[in-house]
Amino acid sequence: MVKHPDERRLELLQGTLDMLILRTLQWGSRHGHGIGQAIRAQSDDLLKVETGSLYPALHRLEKRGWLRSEWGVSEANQRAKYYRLTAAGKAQLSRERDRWSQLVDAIGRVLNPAPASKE
Amino acid sequence: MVKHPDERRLELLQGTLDMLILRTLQWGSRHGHGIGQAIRAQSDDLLKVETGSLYPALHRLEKRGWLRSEWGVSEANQRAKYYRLTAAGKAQLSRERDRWSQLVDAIGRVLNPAPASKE
DNA sequence: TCTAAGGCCGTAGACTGTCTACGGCTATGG
DNA sequence: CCATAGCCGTAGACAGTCTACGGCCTTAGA
Repeated sequence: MVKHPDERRLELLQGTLDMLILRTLQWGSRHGHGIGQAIRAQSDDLLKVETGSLYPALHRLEKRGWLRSEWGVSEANQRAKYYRLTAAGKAQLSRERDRWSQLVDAIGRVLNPAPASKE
Repeated sequence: MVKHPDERRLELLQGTLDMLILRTLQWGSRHGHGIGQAIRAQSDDLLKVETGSLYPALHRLEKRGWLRSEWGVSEANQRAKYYRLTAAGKAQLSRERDRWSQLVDAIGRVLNPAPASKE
């Protein structure tokens, strides 16, 4: 089950993080730390990605060929690993978006079934 | 990551099944098998609940006090365990619905950020 | 010059909830 | 009598998240 450690912060649903990372990189290349912050910022602070989820996710995405990485230097003059989307990553993102909207739709039908009668 | 074993059937996202079960029981008392079928039917066959997910979920929901069960006899004249929502279960359902819509909203903001500039 | 704070990467291990793959019992229909 | 279907259940694999560490480097300030 999902817990609410903070009452305000949402835990991620298993499988959604990859999609969020991929999506974030569509804005442009970013280093890991920055990806986490971008997700948090874009979601108005609702989604918080822990480093113990983020880095393993980045590694598996790269291993699967959705991402490619490169060491560089951050704006803060720190060593940082920059990630960018590969073509396969873009395709994957679109599959995941599809699946996500189907899922939201399907669950929506159970939560709020088609009208007809007004329960 | 989430796999697509069938290309058409969606696997559940961890944590959503409990909400679906709770919601289904709002329609009225049902036995386990029937709950699975109801979810599948309500989602137009998109969501399929495996028995290895369903029964453990039912057990933990009951253990947490969201559900109460009672043995009975099904329409097919079979021994069946009927579940119904407790008051605590209703409250829990409403929390989970809340969380779900917040999550969908938060993820939506990342997927389709507020306008202003045109991407 | 040293220290504290913050930026950045990373891993280990616990945990949770899903799935696949079994097994079992009872009623009904051919 | 046997096959099928309805119904309940468990064991074990698996995947992805979390908490809780640890480490290195840079910059700012005492």
